[in-house]
Amino acid sequence: MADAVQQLFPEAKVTIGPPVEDGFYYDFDYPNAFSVSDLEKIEAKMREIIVQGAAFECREVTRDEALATFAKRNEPYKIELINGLPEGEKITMYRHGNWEDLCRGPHTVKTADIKAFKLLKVAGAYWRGDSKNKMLQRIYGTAFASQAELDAFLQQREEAEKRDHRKLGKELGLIAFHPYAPGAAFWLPKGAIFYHELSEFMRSLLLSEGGFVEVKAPLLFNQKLWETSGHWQHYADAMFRVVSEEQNFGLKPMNCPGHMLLYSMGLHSYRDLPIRYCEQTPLHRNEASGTLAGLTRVRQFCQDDGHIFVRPDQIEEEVAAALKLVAKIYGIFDLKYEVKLSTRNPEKFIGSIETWESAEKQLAAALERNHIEYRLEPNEAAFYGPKIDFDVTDAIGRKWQCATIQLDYNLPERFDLTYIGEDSKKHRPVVIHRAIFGSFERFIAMLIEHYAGAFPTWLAPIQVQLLPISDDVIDYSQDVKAKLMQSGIRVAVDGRNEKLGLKIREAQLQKVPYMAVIGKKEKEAGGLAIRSRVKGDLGVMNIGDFGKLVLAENEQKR
RNA sequence: GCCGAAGUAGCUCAGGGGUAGAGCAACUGAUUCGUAAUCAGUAGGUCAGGGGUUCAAUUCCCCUCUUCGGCUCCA
Repeated sequence: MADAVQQLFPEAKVTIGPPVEDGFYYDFDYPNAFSVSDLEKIEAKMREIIVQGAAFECREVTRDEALATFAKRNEPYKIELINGLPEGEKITMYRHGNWEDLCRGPHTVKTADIKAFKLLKVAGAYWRGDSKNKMLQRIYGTAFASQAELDAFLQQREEAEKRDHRKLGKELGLIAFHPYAPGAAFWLPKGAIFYHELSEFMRSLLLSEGGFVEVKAPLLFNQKLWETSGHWQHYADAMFRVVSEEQNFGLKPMNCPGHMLLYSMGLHSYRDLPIRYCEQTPLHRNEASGTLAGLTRVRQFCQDDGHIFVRPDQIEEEVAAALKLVAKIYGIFDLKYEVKLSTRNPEKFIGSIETWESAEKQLAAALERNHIEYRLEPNEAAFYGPKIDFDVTDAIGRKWQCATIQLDYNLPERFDLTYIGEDSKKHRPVVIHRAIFGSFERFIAMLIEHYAGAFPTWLAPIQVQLLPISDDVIDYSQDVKAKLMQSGIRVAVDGRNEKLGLKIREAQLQKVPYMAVIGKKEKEAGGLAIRSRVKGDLGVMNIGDFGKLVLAENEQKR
């Protein structure tokens, strides 16, 4: 591709072009952005090159040879790359026809081996991934061993786009956005039901089995709190600030500092630990405008947040319990995830290196003892401590952090938190930050895409849609609705003067789990003709039996 | 925030320097119907907002806002 680009746009400077998960990209320094029609020209040129069928030849060169080659071609980025290679590293060049590139390889044997490819999109990307550097033009593409495989890939992408939570969220009447509130969702009546079900599910679980107590801290805090926690120094720009009577306040971007204050306001015995606070209140982060995306990256959100204050000897057990809870909850939704252990960023941390290393070791140990596969992510920790993150992949293949478990020795220090030990002296607790869903907003986005909008009964905004066939059974339908509602089922009547086929079609498109057709026969028999979203016509059932069936699914989270 | 693309009726989209169109939805009427779309009629728009060029701008240019795809960031 780079060969084709330079043939068509001789001014374009080559930089790097690695393979990625679904294909490849190449970054060019070129004064203008490439347009869609440029991509077509580049593709055409690439086909010409492929048809020529030149072999890819690899040769090893010395550092000086490599430098001289790219100096002659006036390719400063390649020279910078070569100079950045460690001493003694093998330098290889790949040639096809008259064009040669610095590359680690390997390549296919010859250009003609490339059977099917497509350039997908252009985007800006910073040189060496640093926003202080120049912005380059990146071209993304993909390639397959056959046209059929490429077609299948493109087809699959189209299918995936249909599950996009932004599209389904609108179609199913769950969420809306308005330009007056960028990055903050409106939860429409149906979306609010979904949200509330999840929220209640988590609350009751944490309060019953989880050993948590629920608290509600203020949303707005004096700047002094954020200075104490360290957030002001690290994230002042990303906080929404409010001035009142010459005092600076900040809307809370997270719950931990509030919970630290709450803990610090009382006296705690070693016998009381662990103390587990949970809270679901709104958080605000002033995310950069260009990063906002549907429900996955928002400015206002709410976490199923929790902070556990423990003695050092209780860390392992509490982390293990959190790991088990994540596995249990994600199992209920059948959601797949990847686990990462993020360790200290030498350029962004508070506290001593010793405590960091100890914290990192304890998290790794907890993962290993629970036989959880994970990937190490150096430098990715929060500034106050290392963390275990759980990434979920969205419909179009992007990964989003959802659950998180973070170990923190630093905030207890900064807030001078203590508990009274057996020796009646003051000791420092450790804090475990943890969220299972992460943010409700993002988790719901993942669920919408995971289920493609066809939610299990317990989450479906409307669980049963009653479909009266004619006006003379509407009264009976209302009676049925009242009965089902009384038993706690979310039920609606489609009383419009429309044909049954249309009502069924619309209920299906809205992905309502159960439809109940009501005509004269049902009215006389006192029953319902049940139709399942998935299985179709289930025949006539009596109201009580059907109600039990739905309630059982509610109970079993199905 | 940076690079790029986009914004036309509630929704999905067409159009294009001479004052805007379809389908669905809505409304009205007819139809009372048995497992994925009944028929007819009516109404609906500062063409995202602001400025400029022009006799004339929704169309061309500039700015702003929002959204989308990436990049950076993500407590």
